Amino acid sequence: MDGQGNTGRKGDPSPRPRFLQIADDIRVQIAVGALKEHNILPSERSVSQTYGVSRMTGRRALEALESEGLVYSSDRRGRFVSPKRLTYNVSNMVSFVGTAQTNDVDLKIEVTDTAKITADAHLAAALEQPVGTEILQYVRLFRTCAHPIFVETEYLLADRFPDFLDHDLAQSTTQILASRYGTAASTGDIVIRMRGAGASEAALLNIAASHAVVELEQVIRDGAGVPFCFGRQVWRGEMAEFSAHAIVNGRDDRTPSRQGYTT
Amino acid sequence: MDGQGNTGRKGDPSPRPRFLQIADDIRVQIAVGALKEHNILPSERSVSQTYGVSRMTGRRALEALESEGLVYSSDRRGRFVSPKRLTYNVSNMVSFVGTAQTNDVDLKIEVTDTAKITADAHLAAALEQPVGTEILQYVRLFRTCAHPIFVETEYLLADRFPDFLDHDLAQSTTQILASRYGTAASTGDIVIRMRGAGASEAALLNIAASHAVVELEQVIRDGAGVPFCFGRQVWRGEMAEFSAHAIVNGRDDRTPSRQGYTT
DNA sequence: GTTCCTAATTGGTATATACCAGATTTCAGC
DNA sequence: GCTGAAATCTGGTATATACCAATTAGGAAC
Repeated sequence: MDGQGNTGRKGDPSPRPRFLQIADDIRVQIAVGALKEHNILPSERSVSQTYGVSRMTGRRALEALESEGLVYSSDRRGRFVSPKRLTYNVSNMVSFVGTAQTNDVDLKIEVTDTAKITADAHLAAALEQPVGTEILQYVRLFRTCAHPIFVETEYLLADRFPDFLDHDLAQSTTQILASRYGTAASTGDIVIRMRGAGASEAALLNIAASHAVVELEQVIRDGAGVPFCFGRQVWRGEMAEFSAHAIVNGRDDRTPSRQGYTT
Repeated sequence: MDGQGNTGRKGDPSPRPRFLQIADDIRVQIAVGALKEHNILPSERSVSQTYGVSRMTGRRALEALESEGLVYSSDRRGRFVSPKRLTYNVSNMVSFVGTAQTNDVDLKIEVTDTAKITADAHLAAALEQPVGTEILQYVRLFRTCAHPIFVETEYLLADRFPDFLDHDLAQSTTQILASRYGTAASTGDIVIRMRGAGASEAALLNIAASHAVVELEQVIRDGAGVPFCFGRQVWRGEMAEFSAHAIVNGRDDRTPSRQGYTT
């Protein structure tokens, strides 16, 4: 048989593509509970036989579920049902580590890199320091049950936190900052956006290059309003959920932006 | 020539896949400014000829850029460079409409649906009303320069806002609520997550089904803390950027949330 | 039991082909 | 100049094939 487009009947007006039908079918199996978290899905070749389509079509169905985040893929091992999302409370600047642990989430932290660098233009602006300021950088990968959740890169003022990198960073750094240096977060400016994963991020998070991820950047300030930390978290999109509580009370606000309100 | 994997040299250790190289190349052209916002990209067939690969490989390159959000596709017209993101200030519950207009963003609103419904379990819980409560629902599509940005669905208490749907909804609804009903937003609980687009959302936003989108849900309360509106925005991921300002005033950790706040 | 090699399985990359349907362009006819 | 039909362009869907590399499962040798 040659490429027939919509196989069979010609009169069909605009039938839902076969690969989406198959994706729907598998989606139901997950919703119903026939397939549970971390369970392996049928392979591409298996799907193609089951539904009587070519491997490429079966694959497209599985890829659709993957890009939705319902399913994750482990290179050359198979595809699996994604676990439930974790919630990050943006307003509550309390350490994510602490929150996760009180909610009995199995959280593993791996320090993948540490370095002493100097601030480039972007970093300098965020930390309100001159370009060239010495900065301590560390990169950490967070997982649950061996499943990567997000990669975090944090930048601290080297002057203010001497020997910070000598501590064990596989724990709450908020804790270290408080107990060893007497510094606590007071306010933060946060930005959240969706974008494609870079090569190194993709490798750490175990996703395909250019797969969609969620980026959260924040500048953390102390009680005096002085920024001392810039952090960037890159989340597997399907694992992220960010909550916040906003108060519109007209008054209070310094800061740059102040447009009129009203909704 | 038959499927050769990495064409040519055999000794290559683990070369970057051809389709990613091509994507990189096009990405540079966009970064450099050779291709600008809303400019059309070379077609799949054109890319395949230019780089001497099959159409499917050329397509994969373009699809990679698409899933990154750098490029958007208009069915059977071609692929185009995505415009810059818009920023939504989560803390400032100020109307997105008002903010956009003061920043001279060309914002067009289309009301795609209005209805009077009764609250299901989820909606009832969010609005703290019994199941079956009468609710006014309206769906609006937001665009800039004919380019879809997000779809918003809002649910209002019907009792409290009689005849609300009779107003012109292609404008700031906060304005209507304030001027006609004397109700203003005071606080809000917000959740942001990434997920796959549903069929109807995909159609409105002009994206492929199961493409990644960003969902923002919020419960809006009045000065007395009573919720009167539940809203859900579904953004094209590449068009969204959410900012917030958080204050950690040490103490307080009460349930419904108390921390965070604005800008 | 443990180690080690081999088989089979699985997703990843790549090509070639075919047909469809919407969108755009071209150009003849008016 | 305008209209409308035809040709062309574009992405969308679908199949078939081939080979690669990592992973895993099986079984032989120790």
